[in-house]
Amino acid sequence: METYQESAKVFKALCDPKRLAILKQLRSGEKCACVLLEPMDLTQSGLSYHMKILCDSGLVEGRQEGKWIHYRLSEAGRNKAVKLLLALTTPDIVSQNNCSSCDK
Amino acid sequence: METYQESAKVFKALCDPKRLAILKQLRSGEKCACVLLEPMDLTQSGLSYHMKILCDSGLVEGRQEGKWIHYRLSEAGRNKAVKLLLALTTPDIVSQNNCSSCDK
DNA sequence: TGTTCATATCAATATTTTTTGATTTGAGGT
DNA sequence: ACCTCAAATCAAAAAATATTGATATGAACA
Repeated sequence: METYQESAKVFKALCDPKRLAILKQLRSGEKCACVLLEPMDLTQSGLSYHMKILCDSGLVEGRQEGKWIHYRLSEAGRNKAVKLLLALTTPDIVSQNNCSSCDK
Repeated sequence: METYQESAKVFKALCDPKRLAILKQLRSGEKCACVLLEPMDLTQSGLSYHMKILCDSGLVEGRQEGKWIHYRLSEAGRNKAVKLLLALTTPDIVSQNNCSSCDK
């Protein structure tokens, strides 16, 4: 099983407003970094910082073509994230064990 | 539509290792705060801080009974989080618009 | 009312994350 | 080899988040 630090990585990607704005741009199709940068209130190095976090999370994939890098949403990353979210937040029916004060 | 700050709230709850450890405890059933505290490397006020974040995210619900508060996973919160995750990371087929340099 | 116990809140500090500007790397083109 | 441009990396500063200890709140009960 992955460590909590490892699990947290995917969700960390999703808890910054600027990264959510980047994801929104990618929902409409593949975009290269310079295009993603335009509408954002970010410097080039700031965008690079956020793209690294998004790619490390698996939610976004980058594809190099010459000097440009094209980013797009990853279906595999999305599916993995949903599975992880469910794994972390769904009761485990085989290990039910309310604390004594919770059993009225 | 919710703001990015609002959306980020759910995922912020999931990107701290201590909060993931708390969720793990809740997967096995309802627990009161003092029981949740025991195995954690946290002070009472630290636990209270994290429980507030988890409850505000909607993933956890608290139920007061006398002086105790019993916490449990929220099915509604989980469903909402999954929907939000999909909404943020699924391509929007009606607005496809690759950047010109992405169309080879 | 006064006491106890569980939890919340507050203010200060510590830690982590993000931003910035400068520099570096690396792919093309001349 | 040199130049240009896109992107990554680095170190320092700024901003946000987490932790701590002290104090406050609020429920139960004598």
